[in-house]
Amino acid sequence: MAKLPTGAPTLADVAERAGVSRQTVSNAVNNPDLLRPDTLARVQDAIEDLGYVPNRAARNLRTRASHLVGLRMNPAQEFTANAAMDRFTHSLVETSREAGYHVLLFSGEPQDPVAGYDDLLRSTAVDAFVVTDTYLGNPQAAWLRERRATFVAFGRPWDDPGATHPWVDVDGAAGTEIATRHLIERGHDRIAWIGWRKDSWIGEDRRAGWSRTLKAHGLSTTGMASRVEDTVHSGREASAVLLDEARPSAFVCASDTLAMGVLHTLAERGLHPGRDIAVVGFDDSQVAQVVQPGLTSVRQPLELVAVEVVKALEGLLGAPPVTNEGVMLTPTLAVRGSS
Amino acid sequence: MAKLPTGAPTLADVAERAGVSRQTVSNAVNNPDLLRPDTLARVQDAIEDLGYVPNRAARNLRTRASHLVGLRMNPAQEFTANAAMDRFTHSLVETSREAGYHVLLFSGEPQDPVAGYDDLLRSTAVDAFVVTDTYLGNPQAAWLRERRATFVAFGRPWDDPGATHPWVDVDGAAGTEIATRHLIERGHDRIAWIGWRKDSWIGEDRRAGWSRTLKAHGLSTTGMASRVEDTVHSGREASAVLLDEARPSAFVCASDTLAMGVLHTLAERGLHPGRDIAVVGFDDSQVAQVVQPGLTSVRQPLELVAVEVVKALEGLLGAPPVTNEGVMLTPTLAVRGSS
DNA sequence: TTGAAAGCGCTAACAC
DNA sequence: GTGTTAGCGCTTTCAA
Repeated sequence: MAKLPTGAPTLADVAERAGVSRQTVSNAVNNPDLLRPDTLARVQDAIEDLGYVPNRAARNLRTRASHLVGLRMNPAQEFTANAAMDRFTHSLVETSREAGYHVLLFSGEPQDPVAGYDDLLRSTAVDAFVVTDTYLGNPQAAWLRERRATFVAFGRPWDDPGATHPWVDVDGAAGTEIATRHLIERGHDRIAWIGWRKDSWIGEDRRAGWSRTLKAHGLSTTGMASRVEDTVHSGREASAVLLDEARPSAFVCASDTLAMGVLHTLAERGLHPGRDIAVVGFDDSQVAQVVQPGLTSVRQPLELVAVEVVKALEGLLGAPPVTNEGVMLTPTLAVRGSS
Repeated sequence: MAKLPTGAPTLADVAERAGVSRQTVSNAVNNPDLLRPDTLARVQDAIEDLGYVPNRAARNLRTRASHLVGLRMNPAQEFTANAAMDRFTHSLVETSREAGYHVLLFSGEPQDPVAGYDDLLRSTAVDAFVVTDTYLGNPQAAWLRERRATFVAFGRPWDDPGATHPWVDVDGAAGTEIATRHLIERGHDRIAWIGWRKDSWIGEDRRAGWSRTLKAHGLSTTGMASRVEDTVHSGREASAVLLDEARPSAFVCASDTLAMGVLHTLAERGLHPGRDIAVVGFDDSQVAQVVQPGLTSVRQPLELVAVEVVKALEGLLGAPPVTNEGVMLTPTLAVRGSS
C-alpha cells in the first residue's frame, strides 16, 4: 500500500502480493489450467488489485510475436476503390480485434510497391501483413514470399495464377453477372458496358461477367462496350456516345464513378434513370446511396473478406501453420431507384 | 557467408563483424556522432552487409517506448463524418511516418467511449493516443488525463473549455461563415440554414457561423433555420418546408448529406442548383465532388490537422515534454456548380 | 503443481 | 571514443 507504483505493476509485483513465484503468475495469465484453483484465484485477485496488464514489449521480445498485423494504406487509388478500402480497413480492425490482433497502419511511396514492408518485417514489428494492392499485379507477394514473410492478400494473384500464397478475393465477374441478369430480368435486352482500360485485371474481370451473361442469353455485345478512365467525366462521355450509337436501355459500369457519369448524361438529356434508362454501378459507395434516385450497385462483402483474411492469418500464425490457398467470395447487388 | 542467418542478425552479429562492442553498434545507430568517422563507417558497412535492423521489441522494452500512436476507429458515426475521419486517418499515417511513428488502429464498443484504450495503455503498447471522437464531449480526455496517458485530441473540449490537454480542431463556425459570405457576395440575401439537433456541439458551432454572418450583414435569420437528423431524407424535407415558408434563395447545410437532400428537393421541383437556388454543404465529401453540377462545400484541412496533431504529439513525447494547448485551423470553401 | 535459472536484443550508465 | 556491466519484463526450459 505504501509503495505507489513507479510506472506499471510487473509480474514480480503480482507474485509478491500473491505470495507465489513470478513464473506462477505468468502461468496464471497464459496457462491458467496448470494452476490449482485456489492458487489461481489468489493470483487473479492480486492481478485484479494491482491492475496488472502484461507488458507488451517484454512479451513480444520473449515470444517473438507482436500480435500486430501490418496494413499499407495506399495514398490515393482510384476514387471509389479508396472508399472501399477504408470500409475494408474498418472491418479488418474489428475482426482482428476478435482474434487478438491489432492493425498497424503504414504507408510508403506509391511508386514502390514494397516500400514500408521491409523495415517492419526486419524489425519484427508485425507478425504478418495484409496486402491489398494486388490490383497492379503483386510484386509484393513474390517479394514477401522470398523473405518468408507471413501475409494474406486481399486480391487474387492476377499475374501469377500458380502463386501459392493465401488470398481472399471478391468475384467481380460474378458481381457484374448478377447486375446484368438483374437487368435482363427487368426486361432489358440492350445492355451496355462502361469499364476500365484493358490493362486493369480487375476491370477485365468485371467486364467478363457482363459479356458472358449477355452471350448466355443470346444477346449481342457488339458495339455495346466502352473502355475508359475511371472518372465521372469519362463515364459521361462514354455513355453519351453509346446512347447515340448503340441505343442501349441499360448500363452496367465497372465503378460507381463511371455510373455517376452516366447519370449526368441522362440528366442532360432529360432522361430519368430507372424509368427511361437503367444504370448499375460497382462498389456501393456512399455516392450510390445518396444520389437521386439511388444508384443500384454491386456490393463487395468486405466484412466477410476481413473475416476470411483473419481466418487465413490465424492459420498461418498457428502452430503448426496452416495454409488454405484461395477464397473467393461473391458480391451482392444493392438495388435502388436507378434500375 | 557460410552462416545463414538463423532469424535476423542482431547487434552482436554486427559487433563481431565490425570488430567492435555491441554498445558501439548501438551508438552507431542511435548516436552516430559519438563515433570516430572510420569506426562509424566500418560499423555501417557491417550493418549494410548483414542487413541489420534493430529488433523493435527489444528496443521498446529497453526504452519504454513503442513509437506507436493509437487511434480508435469509430464503428459508425454520422455518414459523411466517417469519410472525413478516413481522410484524416490517411493524413495521420503519412505525417506520423515522417515523425517516426506508426499508427495502431483499434476499436471498441461504440457505447463505451473508453473501451480499448485501457488495455493498450497499461500494456504500454502505444506511446500516445489520438482521440477523435470528442463530438460527444470528451470523457476519454478526462479519463486519459487521470491515467497520465499521453494524447492529443482532434476536436476541442466542448464540454470543458477549461481543459488543459492539447487539442487541434477546425473552426466550423469560420467555415460556415466563409460559405455564407460567399453566398452574400453572390447576391443572396435570403440564406437558409439546415443543421443538426441542438445537442450537437459541432452542429451548433457551424450554425453560429451562419447566423452571425447574416446578422453582421443586417440580414434576418428568423424562420430561416431548421434543425434535423443528419440524413438525406431530413435535408430533403427540411428544404421543402423552408422553400415554401421562407422562400430562401440559398441554403447552407451542416453536412453534405443534408445538402444532398436539398438537391433532391430542387430536382423534384425542377429547380436548378446554382442557377435558381444555391446550395453549400460541409465536409467536401466524394459525393460533393461527383454529384451534378458539383456541390460547393466547406473543406476541413485534415492534412494540416494531422500535421498539428503530430507536432503536438512530438512535443508531448519529447524531453522535456512540451504542451501547446489548443490549435484552431480554418477550413476553406470548395466552390462548385451549386453556388 | 510450483519455483529457479537463463536469456530474448537492446540501451543507460558508467568505466576505461 | 569505446568497452563493460546490468537489467528492461517476460516466458521457456528444467528441476523440485
